[in-house]
Amino acid sequence: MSEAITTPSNFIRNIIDADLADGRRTEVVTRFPPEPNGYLHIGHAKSICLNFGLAESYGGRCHLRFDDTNPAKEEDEYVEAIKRDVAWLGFDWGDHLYFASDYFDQLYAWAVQLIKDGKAYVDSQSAEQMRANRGTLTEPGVDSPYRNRSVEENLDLFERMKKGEFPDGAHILRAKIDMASPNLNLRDPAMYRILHAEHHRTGDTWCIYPMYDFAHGQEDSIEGITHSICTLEFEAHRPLYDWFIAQLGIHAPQQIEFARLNLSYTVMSKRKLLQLVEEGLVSGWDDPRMPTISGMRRRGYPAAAIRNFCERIGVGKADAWIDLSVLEDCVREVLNESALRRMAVLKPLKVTITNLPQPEVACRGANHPQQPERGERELLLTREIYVERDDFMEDAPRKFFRLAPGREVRLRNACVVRCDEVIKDDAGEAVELLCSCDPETFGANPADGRKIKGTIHWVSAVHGRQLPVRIYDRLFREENPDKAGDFRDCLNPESLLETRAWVEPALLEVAPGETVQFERTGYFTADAVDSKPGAPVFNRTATLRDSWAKLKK
RNA sequence: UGGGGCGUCGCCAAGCGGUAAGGCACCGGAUUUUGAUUCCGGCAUUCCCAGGUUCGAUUCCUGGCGCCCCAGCCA
Repeated sequence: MSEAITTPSNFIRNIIDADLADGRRTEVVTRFPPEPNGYLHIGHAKSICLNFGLAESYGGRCHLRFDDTNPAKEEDEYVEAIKRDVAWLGFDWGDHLYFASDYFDQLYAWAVQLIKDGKAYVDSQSAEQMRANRGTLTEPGVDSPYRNRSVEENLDLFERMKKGEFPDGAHILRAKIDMASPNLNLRDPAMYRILHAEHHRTGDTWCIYPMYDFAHGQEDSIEGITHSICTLEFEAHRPLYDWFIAQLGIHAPQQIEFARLNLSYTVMSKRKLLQLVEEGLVSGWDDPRMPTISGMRRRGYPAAAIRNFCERIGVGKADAWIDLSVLEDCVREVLNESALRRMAVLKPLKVTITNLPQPEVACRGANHPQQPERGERELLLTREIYVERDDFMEDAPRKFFRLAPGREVRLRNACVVRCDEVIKDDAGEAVELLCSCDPETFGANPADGRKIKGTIHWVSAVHGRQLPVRIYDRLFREENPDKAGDFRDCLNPESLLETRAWVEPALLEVAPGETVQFERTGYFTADAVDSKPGAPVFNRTATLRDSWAKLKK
């Protein structure tokens, strides 16, 4: 029997199943509606996977729509970056690429319609007055003195707002609902504001722009969205969206809210990410430490890992804090299957094999031990090699299965060596190890049956090369950087360590964007920006699990 | 002291009146020329609390408690 691939159940699927079952809906049309004011992050990935995933599994479609109603913050660079990221994640919006700005004429016509119906009016209070008259959480608001302007006057004023006769802030179009509503969003919310700003798509053809609240629901309606999925903070806005849709008498999408993703040891607000970029605290939106899609891509996280992650964490309405280890596990799961195995030494310690029978001994190393069909490459063992400093200890505990005076260890893909002598510098620091090898152990276990517990990696000092490597760690040292006052205070000073590693020759040919496993160390990806042909620069994507590190504690 | 949500293992999460899935983390143990991978095994008599309905409640009702969101001419 074949194993059924089951998509985890969640409350949104339950709602859709019910809608489909009772005929309330006959198809599923969703959308991912980013504002092009920044780069996408892992939280957006959750929404993208949800929306596109739902459309896919119900045989519907998912639109990519840019919510570009605020020209002051939006740019084409972001539009392009967002498209790139969604496509890279593996989703296809087909012909369904839309912009809120495509609907500006329609939105304007609807605003005029509401004015004519006596459902909207032009207010001329200042922003401060409006705020003062809005009331508080416990007290009702006060009607604006302009609330009962005639339809004619409202129409005239709104048209002149559009024509550019007034400066920013002079007037504003408001919905006439209820200044005493316990839901503040219903206290005559703003619909259109005057903004003499250049829009990234419509240029200067408009100087009034719809508010998100007056645009979003109608955009969904125009596109025939059936299930409008958004995050929890819009729950209290739903009655307003429903009100506009009802007044206008147009198709009503169903809004469903879910809890946004929170990841430990990172921040997720676009404002804070922008700040990190603008203040130069990271190298850019695609800095490999950023929780952005582009940062993770550059770091080497496979798209499949991010998709798995989004599936694994589920969808609910309870505030969720996901542990970073869940993401890392998803990354390792994919990379363990796909990455070729190579050897590289991060912190070198010289070893001389005093009795190597020939100047160089040809060895073979599997490209992937669990996938023999991927072949093997040749490795030349020479008299002088480098091993990892951490693989040697002067006074080693019993359980240390590596090099120590008098102890034996296996050189990965080669032979068994014993540490005979430690050469130290003036400071007493080991600078070189003199070892003797057992020539009978190339591709074989010791003939006398003695067990060699440890295997360490190495790089030939004559055939190896040095390459730049960037060791990345979590960007913040607090689980929740938002809770600690200024989030910048808990940046991890060791989130990036630039170093050089000794690598085996095959590593010179790793293509930009390709990920390999440095055996016993971690997964490393050739940086897509800084690598040159034949000279990759490696980013550490993820470490391997390390039960020895745990044991040490 | 307004309104809207949420509360199942350390972190997520299924469950929809019939006697607590799964993942991550964690702890054992096996295999291993990566202390990796893989593989076995352990990990909530209990579902925020207190009452109630019921033969039976995490699921229904009532009342508490706790947490989150809303007073932008941001989205």
